[in-house]
Amino acid sequence: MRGRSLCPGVLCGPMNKIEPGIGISRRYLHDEVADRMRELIRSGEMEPKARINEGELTERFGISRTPLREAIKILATEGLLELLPNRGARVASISETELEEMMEVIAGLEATAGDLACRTITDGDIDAIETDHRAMVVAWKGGDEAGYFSHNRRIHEGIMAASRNTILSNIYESLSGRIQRSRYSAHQTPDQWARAVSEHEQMIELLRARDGAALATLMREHIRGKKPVIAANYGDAEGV
Amino acid sequence: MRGRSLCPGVLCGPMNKIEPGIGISRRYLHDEVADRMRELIRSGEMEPKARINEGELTERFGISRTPLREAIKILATEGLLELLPNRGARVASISETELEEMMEVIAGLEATAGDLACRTITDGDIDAIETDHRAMVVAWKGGDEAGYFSHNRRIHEGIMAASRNTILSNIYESLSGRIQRSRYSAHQTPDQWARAVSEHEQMIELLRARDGAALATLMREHIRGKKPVIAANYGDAEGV
DNA sequence: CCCGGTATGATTGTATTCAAAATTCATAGA
DNA sequence: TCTATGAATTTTGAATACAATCATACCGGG
Repeated sequence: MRGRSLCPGVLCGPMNKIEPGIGISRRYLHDEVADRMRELIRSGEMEPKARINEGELTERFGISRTPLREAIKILATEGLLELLPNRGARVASISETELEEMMEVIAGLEATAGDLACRTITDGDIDAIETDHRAMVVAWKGGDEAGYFSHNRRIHEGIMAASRNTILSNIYESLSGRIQRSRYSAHQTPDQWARAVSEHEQMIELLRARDGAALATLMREHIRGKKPVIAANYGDAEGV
Repeated sequence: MRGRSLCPGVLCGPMNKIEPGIGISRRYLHDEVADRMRELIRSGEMEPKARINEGELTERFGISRTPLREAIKILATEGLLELLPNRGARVASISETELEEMMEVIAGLEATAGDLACRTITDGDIDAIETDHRAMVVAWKGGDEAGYFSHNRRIHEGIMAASRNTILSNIYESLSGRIQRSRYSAHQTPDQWARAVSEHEQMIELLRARDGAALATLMREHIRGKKPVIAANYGDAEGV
């Protein structure tokens, strides 16, 4: 599911209009536009600091300025765009300190997820996480970086999902969406990796023990440990 | 006065920072409208489930539909409004389970704040918190409920501020803004109160010890302990 | 009397228009 | 040649116009 607004209640709705070929899409135009713009930003097609040209985008999307501008306001509220009075908007850039702040918040959200997950997670869920962990180790040893990131991500998302807290998940998704490019493409040194693997194993143990408080503390430290890695990568990837 | 738009959604980029020199605050109309609508919602003038009538509000604010609709999209992204396809919007109502989820997230955010605060908080800051704590106890003993809530709130906000993490603070502000009416008007039983006071004192101790991990755990439990109180009050205050 | 169908008005979603601010480009002056 | 000034063009912020959808009232039938 894509990054959507965090409001639990807002949904994009019951779609009831039948369109000729396919499905029933009763989405808002501005929502569709917001999704496409998020994708453009995430993919890097629209780079940080890049100005938004309304005329260009309306032509590209084949819509008028009204829904586009509504989408811009939404993305600005989400933090993906910055509004420049009388000069439109631009893709938000993240400063070093903002990135660090975001990492701490993400660490806190994951800690919360771990704590909550211990309440309702099933042994089967934990097994699935452990399976991903093993696959992650295999991928790393085999030099399969894409596989490594994929499994690592699944582990964290699995714990987040196990928290069974949609508000938490939405905030997490939105926040991590802003740094995803950095987060899942960072290179780790062997000892950073060894530490991460060890922490993952402790996480699984604490999940099995259903020790929420300890897991929360561990997860905070775990994410915190990744901070320097991501920060270093960020400098390379995004520049300033 | 809460003149800022908070982006709760997640994130908050400074939406509308006006830095250049003088205080020429040339705000967006939609921002101004969003602020006024937030106030209407918070004050209860617009109650949960109440439909938004664009015509009525455009007349009330003396603006056209365009900026109003942009403001509506913003508030929907923040979770304060729900969008109803082809039927406009209404003030969001919070279900019991949503309230519980939000309390857990808030607990996590406050735990994170406590953890971070231990890094940079000064003895003077801690003294200020302790002063508020004592004043809170006095207010409670004197039956001054408003004073009690005011000081309690200042304690929590003081720790949040001491985290020196604006992203964390913005998310916290936005989320707690959605339940404020419930949170700071709840009645506690004597033993609930005794526990809260005791926890506050432990919090101050842990702050002085700069023990972030322990403080995080305690704060999570502290907020969690307030959950039933707030939940009970919510049922009374908001109905369903 | 109650129920379902239809028509009318109201409200929303989107497009277009208007005016002000900003950017661009060329030119004049040092 | 370089800088600074200013008009023309572009782009934005807001208002208005148009079309589709929804809600309600009315009417006829059972």
